[in-house]
This record gives sequence, C-alpha cells and structure tokens, in this order.
Amino acid sequence: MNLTPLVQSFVLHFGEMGSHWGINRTVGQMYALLYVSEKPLNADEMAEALGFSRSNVSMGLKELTSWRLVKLQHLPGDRREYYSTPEDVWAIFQTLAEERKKREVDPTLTMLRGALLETPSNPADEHAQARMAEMHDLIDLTTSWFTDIQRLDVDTLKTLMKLGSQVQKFLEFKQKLPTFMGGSETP
Amino acid sequence: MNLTPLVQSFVLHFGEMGSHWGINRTVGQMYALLYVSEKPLNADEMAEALGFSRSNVSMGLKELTSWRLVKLQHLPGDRREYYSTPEDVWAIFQTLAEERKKREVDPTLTMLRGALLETPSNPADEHAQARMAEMHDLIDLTTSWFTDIQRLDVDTLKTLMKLGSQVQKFLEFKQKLPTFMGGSETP
DNA sequence: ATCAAATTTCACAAATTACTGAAAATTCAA
DNA sequence: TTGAATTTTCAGTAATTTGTGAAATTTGAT
Repeated sequence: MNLTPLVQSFVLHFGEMGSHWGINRTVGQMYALLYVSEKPLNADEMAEALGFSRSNVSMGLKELTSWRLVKLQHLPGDRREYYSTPEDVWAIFQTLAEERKKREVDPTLTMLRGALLETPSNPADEHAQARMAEMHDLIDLTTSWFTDIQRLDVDTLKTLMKLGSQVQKFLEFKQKLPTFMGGSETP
Repeated sequence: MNLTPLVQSFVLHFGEMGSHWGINRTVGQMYALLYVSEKPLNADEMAEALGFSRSNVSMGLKELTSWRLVKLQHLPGDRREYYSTPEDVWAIFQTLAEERKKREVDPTLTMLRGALLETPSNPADEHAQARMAEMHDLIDLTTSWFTDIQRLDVDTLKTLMKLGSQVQKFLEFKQKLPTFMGGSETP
C-alpha cells in the first residue's frame, strides 16, 4: 500500500506530535494511519505502508489496544487480525480523557491523599501540606466534573460548549429573580 | 538543605509523573520542590536539595520558565536569582492549559486546516479528509470553549464545576417554559 | 574598567527508550 | 494431530534523550 501525500503528511505530523505527548513516534503514526483509513488494516499492511518492522507494529498495536484506541476485527475467510479506530470522534476523545485520567491523574490524587494524612512535624511540612491540599482540591474538582459531564449526550455537550462563557448568565439565575428568565438571547 | 520525607515523596512522585507527561524527570522534581517550598530558592539550593548538577538545574529552570511555571525574583542584598511558583493554583492550571494548547493543539489545528484546503484526487483522500474534518471540528470546538471559559472568574468556574451534569437542566430552559424556573434544587 | 560571583552553554558520557530480526508461541485449517 | 500461517516475545543494537563538568559568558559591586 502506498500513502497519498495528504495521508502521508497527516501521519508524519501525528508522529511528531506523539513525542510532544507521551506517545512514541511510530505509535502515533500507526494510530494516524488507522484513523484515516477507509478500511481496517492488518499488521503487515501497516508495516509496509509505514516502513516499520512487523514486530514494531505488533508492539505499537499492543500499546494502542491498552489505550482502547483501536478495535480488532476479523474479515471472513482471512485469519489475519484487522485493526481500525472507532468512528465516533467524541467517543475517541472520551476514551483518551478517561485513560489519561487513569494513568496520569489518579495516581497523583492517591499520592496527595496519602501525604495529607500524615501529621506535619515542622513548619516546612505544614506549608507543603497546605500546598498539596490546594493541588488536591483543584485536581479533584476538575476530574470529578469531567467524569460527571461525560454522562451528558454529545448534543448537550456541544450546546454547552457553544454557549461558552455565557453559561455565567444561566448560573446567575440561581441567585437572582425568576422574572429575568424570558429574554434568552443566544448567539 | 535537607528534604523532609513528606516533601521527598512528593518530589519523587512528580519526577515519575513528569515522564508519563512530556516533561523530564529532573524538571518535574524541580517544579515540585519549588511548588511546596516556603520561600523562593536559588539554583544552588535546588541543586543541593535534589542532588543534581548546577548546570542541570540551570537547564531545568530554563524549561520551566518557557512554560511560564516559575517566577524569578531577587532578594535584597543578594545577587543570586531566586525562583518560586505562582501562588494561585487556578492560575497555574490555566497557564499549563494555555501552554499545552499552544504547543500540542494549535500546530495540529493548523496542519488539519491546511490538509482540508487540498482538493482530494481519489476516494482514499476524500475519506481521509472527511475524517480530518471531524477531528478538526472537535478540537476546534473544544479549544475555543476552553479559551472562552477562561474569562470566567474562579468562583463562577467552581460553581459550574460543582453543578456538573446538572447544567443540563439549566440548558433546557433555553427551549422550555419560563414557569419551571422557580424550584432550583442544588446539591 | 576590573574582577569575582553567578549563570549559561556545550561537548561528551551515561542512561534510557525505540526498533529490529530471529526465535518462540499461538492459532486454525485440514 | 500436524504444520503452515500469523502473532508475540525478547535479546541485542541503534537512536535519542538526559545529565555532567569544564569553559565561556554575563552580571554587578567596587
């Protein structure tokens, strides 16, 4: 399989971006290739298209699988395993957010909670704990909110996002008079 | 300077986490040390406390500065440069989000916009472009929303977050009758 | 201007991470 | 079962990233 220039540049960009992220270059490229592919690909096709060794592709797919970013499927009359990415970009985004939370945020929250249980034995520790508490509360609030908001269906989420900072007006209702309600001026 | 066990474990954890992120271990440790420190530290103090070479600390501080995560200041009667982190954790979070957006998201948006301007010359490119458009729109909406919401003051943001998925009820007002308004049951 | 203190730069060494090819393990059709 | 097709593992090498010490540069007090 030969990549078109358009796909080529997308794939290469994702590779570079991968390293700015925590993911390695070749894994980024593999994901990008699957993401834009019309049909599921098997490992040999990927190795050929990207110029990687077969074993590297195997490792990469294992990694992508652990992130729940690829789907495995079989084609009738073909023993080989075919991979693709989920269709729904919002679902992909959600998966990514969940995995990152699990890997990068939750361990920190756990560590902070542990540290906050200790009894500070000197002023330095006391100050450190106060700082850790601030960090804990921020992370806790942010991630709880994220988890909570994932329950919303995509359309509601889109509406909320398009509303942007105008949410403020809606929130003000909680404190203010019911009579204001009528005139809803949305962009 | 000798680190207490509490601070030590916080610093080490941040170092490990740093690598799961895009940041390197020693830079993570430096940030953590400054974050919990009662007073600003100079590079020598940091090198001594963490057991790094002076030059490594210099590089790390350069990196942290480029992320706008540390403040530089001078103490009266002391030539050396003292570093600290901003106090306000919400401001820190915001800075981090802005920098990550700038480095990791904006270049991708630019690449996608470029790719979407091309005229597809075959079915594969056509499909690839459709996928890229989906990705573009998701990222664009999400980051625009993020930028927009940063205008809100912290208290409003906290209120919004604590509300969580209950925002939905507020959003429904846009479509529904004014009479519902009155009974606001918040947790 | 001079000089010592402080900081930065940079070439190299050390450590880590990524990638490969060969071998081992697994899968499934016959 | 057997054995060919396919996938995975893994030891070793290649490539990259990280960290250091020495040298160069900058800074500011005198």
